[in-house]
Amino acid sequence: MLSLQFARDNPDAVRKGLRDRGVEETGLGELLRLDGERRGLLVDLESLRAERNATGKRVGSATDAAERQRLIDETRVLSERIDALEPRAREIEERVRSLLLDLPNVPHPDTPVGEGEEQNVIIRTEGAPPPFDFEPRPHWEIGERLGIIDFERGVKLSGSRFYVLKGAGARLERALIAWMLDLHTDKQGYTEVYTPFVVKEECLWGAAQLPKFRDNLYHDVEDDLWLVPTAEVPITNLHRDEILEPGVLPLNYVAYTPCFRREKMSAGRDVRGIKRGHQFDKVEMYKLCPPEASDDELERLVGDAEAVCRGLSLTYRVKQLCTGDLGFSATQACDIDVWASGCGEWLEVSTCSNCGDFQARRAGLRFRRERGSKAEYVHTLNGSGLGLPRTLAAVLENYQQRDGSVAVPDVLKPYMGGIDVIRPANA
RNA sequence: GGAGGGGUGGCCGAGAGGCUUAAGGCGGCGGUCUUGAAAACCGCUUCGGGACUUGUCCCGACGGGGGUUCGAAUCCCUCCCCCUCCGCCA
Repeated sequence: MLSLQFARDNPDAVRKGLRDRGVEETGLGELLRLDGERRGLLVDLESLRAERNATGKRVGSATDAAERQRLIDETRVLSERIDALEPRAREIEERVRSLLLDLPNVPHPDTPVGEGEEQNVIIRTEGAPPPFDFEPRPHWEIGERLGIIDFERGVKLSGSRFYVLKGAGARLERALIAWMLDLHTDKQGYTEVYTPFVVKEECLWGAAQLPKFRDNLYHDVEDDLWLVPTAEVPITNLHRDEILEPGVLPLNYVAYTPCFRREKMSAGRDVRGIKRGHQFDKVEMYKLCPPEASDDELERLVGDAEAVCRGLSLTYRVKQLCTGDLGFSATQACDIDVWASGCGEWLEVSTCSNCGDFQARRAGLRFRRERGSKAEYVHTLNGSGLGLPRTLAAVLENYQQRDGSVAVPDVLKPYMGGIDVIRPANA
């Protein structure tokens, strides 16, 4: 959420940010107009309240009955005038809030201006695609031939976009998760958290999933709980409405969670394989830091995600997202794509975003620099490290061998219970 | 699931329609005293919003929301959360 104050003082900057994102800016004009009306109304309303409070106080100490009655009548009149103004004030307040919640973050000055994916800037490409002396297969073929991915039974259980991992496939998924968590906690200094996978509605507003992404969320009506679409949601809300004491920042968290997404917007896209499911695993990194540190923290976050790709010897590239492709909450972001030899595609396995104070303002995440100093909003950053299915797909495709088996990456071997090569027999 | 008890500032805790500007204490910060420290004493302690004369005034906030009333921390309704006992259960 943008600061109302900021929008009021810098309407042109906000307008430019919206335009660069390719977003309709109609709400901004209404917002600023209503804000003006709101403040005018508050002046009247608050002076009436002050008068009522003063008069009402005298009622209590009045000894003379007639005087007391006169004061009560006077207070009643003031209350009636207040009651007449309040509905409009409340209406404006709600509308202003709702308009504010609909506005995306303003892009960082370093974010390149562009309309969409095509204008993203490839910053670097690391590694080279592994050489194959045979035609590499896509992961869905590898998975089925090895008996480690069962698409049909996934559909039998839960419908399209669900699959079952089996034997060494399930084990490989678990190995990847465990290895990634160990890397982030032991080598990169993140604190692991294990959170609920269903959350209350207010958490989704705090993390800016609502109102915009309502259609993409699974919602349990009976208990009014929502399945998390990413660990970003519970972690953003860990410190909701807290003022962090001096010295606790920066906070670095990492969490494994499954992620649940309805993917209504992507109907018909990426239906082949495990690239886009309604349920997938993800290891997510998350940072809370002082405002002046977030630019540097974004670089570190990207570096920490790259370390996962390097550990697995995957070929990858880092792209800086342009304004048109930037996430709703982000002010600056980078994608990491890994090369998948079988399907011949770059697979997006991570988006690392600096959200500035956008989520912090929604979720009430503040800190104090020193004891007694004013509370300020933190900056928040999040990045996958990494999304599991696409990483798993890339591993299967890049580590496949002529005989149809798949070699286990060195870093995962300690987690595989002695399986160094996945063959049909392992399934 | 059944029965009961609760939710007040950073923390503890009083207040039970107007005399509250939320008592008192703890913790914290500043000061006096001291060679220094402790103790004692004095003062200050939250968040959001608004106004202008920019350092002062005002408004809102006692778990959230709604209501009763001239007036609500206080009474009513509702939701959330915590605790105790019982039942059931991974």
